[in-house]
Amino acid sequence: MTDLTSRQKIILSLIVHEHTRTAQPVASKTLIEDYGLHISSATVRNEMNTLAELGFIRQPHTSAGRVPTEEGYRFFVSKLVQQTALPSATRNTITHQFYQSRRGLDHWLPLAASVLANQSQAVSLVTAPHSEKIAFKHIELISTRGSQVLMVLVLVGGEIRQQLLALDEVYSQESLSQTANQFNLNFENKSLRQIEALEPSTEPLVLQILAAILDQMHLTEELVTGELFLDGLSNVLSTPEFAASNQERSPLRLLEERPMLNDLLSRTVLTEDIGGVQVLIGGEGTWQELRDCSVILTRYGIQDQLSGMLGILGPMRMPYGQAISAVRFVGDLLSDLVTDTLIE
Amino acid sequence: MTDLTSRQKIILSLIVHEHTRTAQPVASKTLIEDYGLHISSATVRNEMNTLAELGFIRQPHTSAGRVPTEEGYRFFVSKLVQQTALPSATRNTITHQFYQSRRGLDHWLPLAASVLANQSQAVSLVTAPHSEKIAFKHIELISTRGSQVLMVLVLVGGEIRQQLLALDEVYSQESLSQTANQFNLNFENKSLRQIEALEPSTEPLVLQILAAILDQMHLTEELVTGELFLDGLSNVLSTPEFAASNQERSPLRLLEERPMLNDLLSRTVLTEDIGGVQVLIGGEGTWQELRDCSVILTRYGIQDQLSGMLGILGPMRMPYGQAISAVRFVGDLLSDLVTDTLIE
DNA sequence: TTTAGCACTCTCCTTACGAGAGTGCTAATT
DNA sequence: AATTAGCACTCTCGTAAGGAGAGTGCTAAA
Repeated sequence: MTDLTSRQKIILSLIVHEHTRTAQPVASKTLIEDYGLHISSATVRNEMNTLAELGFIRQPHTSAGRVPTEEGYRFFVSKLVQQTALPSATRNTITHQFYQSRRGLDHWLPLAASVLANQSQAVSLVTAPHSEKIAFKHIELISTRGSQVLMVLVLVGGEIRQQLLALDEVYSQESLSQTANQFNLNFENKSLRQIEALEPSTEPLVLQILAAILDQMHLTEELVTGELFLDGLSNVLSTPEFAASNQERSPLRLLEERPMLNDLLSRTVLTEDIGGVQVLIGGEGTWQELRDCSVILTRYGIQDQLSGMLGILGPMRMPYGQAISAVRFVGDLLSDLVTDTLIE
Repeated sequence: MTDLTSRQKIILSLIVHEHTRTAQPVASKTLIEDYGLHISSATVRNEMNTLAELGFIRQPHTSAGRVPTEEGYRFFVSKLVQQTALPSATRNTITHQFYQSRRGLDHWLPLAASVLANQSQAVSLVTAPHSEKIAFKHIELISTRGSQVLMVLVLVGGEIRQQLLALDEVYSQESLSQTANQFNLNFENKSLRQIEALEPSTEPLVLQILAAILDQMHLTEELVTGELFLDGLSNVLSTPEFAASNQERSPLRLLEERPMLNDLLSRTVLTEDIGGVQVLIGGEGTWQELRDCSVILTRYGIQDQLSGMLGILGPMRMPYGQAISAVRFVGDLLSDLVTDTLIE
């Protein structure tokens, strides 16, 4: 069905390339002149007709040049795109930025977003890594004012949750520390289910802390992703794909409304293994907001343990080769960093 | 110099109001018809001439209606704007949203951004509270893998910093806890300067931890603001003030590039006391990116101890009354919450 | 199968023109 | 002195018409 001759593939690739560059319909003459094809424009037009019948390109109007269709981009991405690896100088610069200051995720995640945005000239998104299984690692109780206590909960994988508790009475820092230590001894590496199954203590302080721990662990479990980092918004402001559509249907709403974003991520990249890059073109009939956009996503982290997600969102007319390479590169980089600094 | 008659003030207010509503030049006839002025259009035009001479309004072209100038908005905001308090039902709903789940800042700050964006139909920004003086509150050392240790540092005010340390050798969790306790006993409430002045220990573990603590405290001290939360970006995508300008000059760049934002905040709201609302109209000659925009900012928190900042960024043509009220209201709300949950 | 040649179509730019909105000015009125 | 009715004037905006140019589709020849 989709058996294109190699010449047809070349022509489709060139149309995609040229249209990405100029945002204009591509004429047959442009192809042979600018890309040095040794065939005539009439031949190109004949091939274009075939491609149009297959649904890969279309004419905005009679006697206009050709524009790739959604299907055309899909075919291009799945069969024709050449991953134009980032120049090694660029790769070195980026790697260096990540490794020069081993400050940790709070530094790396915004940096990853910034790098992706710059490389792709689109909007980038990066989520903090999130554990597959929620398990207790460490707790700390810090007396603050009166009966108010700051609880800092560290989970296996390194997620940190904090909560301010208003306890029923004033406890000394000493007894708080003692209680925390009990929890640390008994709960280390225990999963949420295991903790829930334990015989509850009768001591009021322990009970209150336990409730808070379970509460936080439940909250964390329900999270689809960790914290979200965006960058490159100003890259797409002027593109018609983002601005023109009415506010209700803006692709950016997908990034601002967490339920929408969670839905998108759950149904795409979260079903994939780590390392695979997924390309979503034109909303795939499911997301109206993405009608004129494409999303490139990947998962990073450690399979079955800890993973976050990153990618870019841009107009459908996008340099896919570069963009896919950039996403893959930054994803691998973050996977390495997460592996090095895993808290287990 | 700027002594307007009360009728001139009314006319200016009406022009601002009508232009905010329609985004069109305002005709003299529109004013008397839609707002029921009991004077003739010719009189209104005479007054308009006076206002134009004072530089408060201008004509896009001869024989067109009038549009407020930057100066006009400035006068309007400083002398004429009426704070249209949020309807009490809205206030209750919002307050309820904040108080119903006392989850803490990680919940309140995005909520504040969301509320501001909805109320103003502009972009909102909220920064996490940041201490005026950096002081040690509590430290925790958690053994993870091999010689890797997770340090969790809590500062007075409640800021939490984490860092993964690669120590020179493997220490047991016991000795780590012991060391942490030493720090907690000796350093509580000590400022960065006080800690730096202390006689250094000779024990290698203590030295390494101390270096990390000082490092994190220095990093925190250099921070102008805490973490940044944005919302409402899709509100402004379609407005010409944001989209039309070229990418380099987009007002959104000010929000994406931290140095720019820090500069803006340092030179405006950070010089003010908590509670005051500052309105920046048209970049005030300093920020080219804001040529067609206005920014409304306030500081929240506890004077001289802990403060963050919040506000909105929208087109210059903006319902100032509502926007200022919303910013003030949410600011006060966050101030109360921060006061209630202060870690001291 | 490829290609030269050419008529045809559609966009886009320019010009022209009229309707309509809104003003500025003058002279009359309060 | 302040206000207003009246009216000519100016500028925008929408529509229509015409022409240039880009690009195609098709046919017939190579």
